[in-house]
Amino acid sequence: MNKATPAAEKTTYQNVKQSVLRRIRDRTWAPDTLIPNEVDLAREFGCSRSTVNRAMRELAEEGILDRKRKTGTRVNATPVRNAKFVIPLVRDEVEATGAAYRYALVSREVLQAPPWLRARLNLCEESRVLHLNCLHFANNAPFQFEDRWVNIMAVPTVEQADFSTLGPNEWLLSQVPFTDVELSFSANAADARLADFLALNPSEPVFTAERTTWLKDRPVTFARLSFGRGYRMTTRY
Amino acid sequence: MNKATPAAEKTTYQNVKQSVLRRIRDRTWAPDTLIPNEVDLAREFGCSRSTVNRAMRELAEEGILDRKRKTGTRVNATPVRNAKFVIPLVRDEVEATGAAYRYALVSREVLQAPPWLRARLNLCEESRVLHLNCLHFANNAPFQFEDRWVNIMAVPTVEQADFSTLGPNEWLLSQVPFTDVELSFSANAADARLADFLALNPSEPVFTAERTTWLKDRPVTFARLSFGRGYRMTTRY
DNA sequence: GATTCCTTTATGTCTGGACATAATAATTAT
DNA sequence: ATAATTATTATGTCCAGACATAAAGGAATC
Repeated sequence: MNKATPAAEKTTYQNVKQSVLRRIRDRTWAPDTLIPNEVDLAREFGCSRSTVNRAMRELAEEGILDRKRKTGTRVNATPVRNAKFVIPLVRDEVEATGAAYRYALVSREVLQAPPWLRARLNLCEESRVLHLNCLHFANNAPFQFEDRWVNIMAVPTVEQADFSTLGPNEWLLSQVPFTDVELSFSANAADARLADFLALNPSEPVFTAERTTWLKDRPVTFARLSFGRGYRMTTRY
Repeated sequence: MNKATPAAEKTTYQNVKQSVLRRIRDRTWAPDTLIPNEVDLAREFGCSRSTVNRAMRELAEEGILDRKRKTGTRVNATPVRNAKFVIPLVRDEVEATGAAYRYALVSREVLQAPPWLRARLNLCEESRVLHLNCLHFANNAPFQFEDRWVNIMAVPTVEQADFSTLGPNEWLLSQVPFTDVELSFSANAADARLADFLALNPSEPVFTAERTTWLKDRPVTFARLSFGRGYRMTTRY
């Protein structure tokens, strides 16, 4: 059944967002301009203040607007657009390309935390850690080399875990809660060992991601992930 | 004046978020578990459904929860935590380290879009583009080399712009609206020219960011940003 | 057995009103 | 003049209730 009178459609917060974005784009509201307050906008758009508020709040979260109490809302001159990177599991990343995923454990050892790791994770001298080296394949070609360190004190059960078939990343994600993550990307030259594992020429550039994870001030794990040739980390927003 | 009876504090949506997170961490609600519905939670926490809704909505946005109508809300087993990268202006990035920022224009030319760019931006054959090469310094050491292409059809005023003192990034941000961005990171070997500009050894690894910008299906600009030795892109969440 | 239709349920959103809070402006006391 | 106090204002949050909507399950029909 079709509506005879389509009229009286309600204004949604998404409508408001669109309208506001349009006005910013067409410079009705230029950068650094103070825009009308929520009450006025609500009247103009024919909706409640809560609806306007949600629209504006989200635009502020996205970095488009800058809001302050009493002062009002202004168009951000330098939209420090925050790029959202979805960091998937290696398995998902590989399978998303249609390739077959395979995992292999290269080495596994329990040892005293080396000094550089102690410094990085703020561990005490006698801390014991589990050190794993793993390889992740896409269609049998090396895709990612994982150099993983787990703080045994924070995750006692890790000593009993079997990492021969399930990667440490997947195991940790399902077993260990965490509150804080530091992630950093860089470009590095492959050393001999890494070149070997990833089938690269020595000193070829490697895209590296390093991730450190805490559970409330308590370091859980550090991982250095080195990606094979031609890897790109991409996002759209 | 101090309150004699502190009692009857209201439950805020932030309180709810904290409580829910705690329960997920201590495995009261294990991964993949279905958690109570909003009405029940509102009753339990002593607040309205809207308050619970906001808390849950935000946790879902953060990738912690997975919500579906009728089905309910469940704890995400593989928290595909989305890392938010704040991509700052080069100037801000340099000045944040306490270093002095300096900008230099290396070259500027108007030309027909080369084939690789036409393919990338989906431009027609006779499209004209402005091609800029710029260098950004931190304390007089090269920090970033910018290889910038601007679609003149989308930004006619760019031909008159003077890029000798202000970088194209800052100019574009303040002058040209955009709706979509594609950003990608990779590791590459420096070619001779790039090594020259960034004071690197030939074929040394370079961290590269490529950004393409559109205004509603209309390509605006493409930039390849190459960073100097030791650059790291870091985020915490 | 398969398809269509209806019911149920949990989330998604809007309303209009209320009070809280940060930040500025105006006023008063020092 | 300067400092302390008091409005004023726009955003931030909460509430109770209402209707919309997606999705699942069951019932009636083909």
